[in-house]
Amino acid sequence: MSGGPDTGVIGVLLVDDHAIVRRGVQAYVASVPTLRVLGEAADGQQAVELLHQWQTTGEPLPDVVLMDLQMPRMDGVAATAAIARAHPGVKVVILTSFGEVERVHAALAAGAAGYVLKDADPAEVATAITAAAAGEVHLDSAVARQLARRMAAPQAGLTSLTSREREILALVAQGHSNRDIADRLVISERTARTHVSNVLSKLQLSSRTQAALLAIREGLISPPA
Amino acid sequence: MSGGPDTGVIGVLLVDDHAIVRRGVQAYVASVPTLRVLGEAADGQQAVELLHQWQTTGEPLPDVVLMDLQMPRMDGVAATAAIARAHPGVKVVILTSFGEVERVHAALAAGAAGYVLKDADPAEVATAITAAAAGEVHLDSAVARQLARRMAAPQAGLTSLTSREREILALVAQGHSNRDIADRLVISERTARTHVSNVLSKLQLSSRTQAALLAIREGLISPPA
DNA sequence: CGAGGCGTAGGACACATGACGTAGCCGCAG
DNA sequence: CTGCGGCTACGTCATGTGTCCTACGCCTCG
Repeated sequence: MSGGPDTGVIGVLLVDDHAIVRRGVQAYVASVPTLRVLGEAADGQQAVELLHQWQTTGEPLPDVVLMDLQMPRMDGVAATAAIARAHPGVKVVILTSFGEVERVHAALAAGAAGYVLKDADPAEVATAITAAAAGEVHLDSAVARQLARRMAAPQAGLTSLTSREREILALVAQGHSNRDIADRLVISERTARTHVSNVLSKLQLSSRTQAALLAIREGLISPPA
Repeated sequence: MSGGPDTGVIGVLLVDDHAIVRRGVQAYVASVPTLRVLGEAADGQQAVELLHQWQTTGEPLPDVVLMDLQMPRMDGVAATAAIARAHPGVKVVILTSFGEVERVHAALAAGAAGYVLKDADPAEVATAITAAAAGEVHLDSAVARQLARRMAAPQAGLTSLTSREREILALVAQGHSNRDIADRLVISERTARTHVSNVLSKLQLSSRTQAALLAIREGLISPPA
């Protein structure tokens, strides 16, 4: 188990690449008597190393790690997964400006015990930390709503696409029009449109340009650089 | 002139949609004796209204506005432009996580007197604010370097675009619709369409998706990876 | 002062795109 | 054999996109 719980105070490790944000959270957390900041890290890698170091030197581990998602070197999801594996007793709460379902999903799958948006009321942060320390999972209400909506339409990801759809998406991601795609694949333009429409629907996107960006991000095609 | 300078203390208005970030900056700025936070706003619109209100009630205006770029209703660039026009004595310093050249360009063109990244040392913020109040322009070193590099190696086709058009293109390349772009830049959708159309024409492209790919290829925005 | 570029905006129009429903065909698993 | 998923295709409708043209206000440059 981690070192803090028996003291009655919840130990927290802050992880964010923005010094300003760390300072803000630090200032806020310090104002909550039941919370105590044990340290800071500027990215996931550093956080993992810091925990490892604390463990070997016998220092008390934090009860909760408050983690940003977007960071250099090792991002929040990867760090969460690493921490969950190496230190099962340490809970991870995500604090980010990112409300996208994809991220939420990935973070929770990696073992996150909470998800708070930066534009939420600061008190939310304390609530989420306390809940996590108590073994509960606290989600930002806006995030939870969005997540629920997504549950209804399960499986978003390139894996949910059929091979033909991935082929279509690859062409979309190269800037081709439906007409182009149809000619290239020797199908009718209507069919090409049906495929594109299905792709957008499965990926929960609203335009082919967004689909193109996602295809690049997911490595379906190599970036145009 | 704005109200503060003769007192020897620099008055600051914080503008950021993330309560956590406001708190952090507030805490930091408060720790610097030569700075004083006069108020906060959660978006550009609110900031502009607040300044107007202060002016009419005769309250001292801030010397410097510390402004985020990405905000709902009215973004940082639009707000900077509005403030520069309505209150020439008030300097605007951009504090954002966005290091993209386009944003920097747009912000400076709108009249920003400084540009600091959130992952910089907090002391940078104080430096930039002080510099701005003194009439200087302080750029984050990383940003300045990137800006210089971009200046040296002008982008092939992109140079034929006006700054506004590059701004439009950057948004297109993030998957935004014309409606989105219009809202974000506080212009009519017709105007957004005009810009997009001009961009496509100048770049000899036939769709926004192609424009997005070119923008990524040319480094106008960072690839979605 | 006049010319021209830029940002803004609207009208009119053509075409592309996307949503939704329907349906035939084919191959494979139950 | 039957059912189901995937690929094909069409119709319709709503909306998004892109083009062409005109126009106004603001600047800057000559």
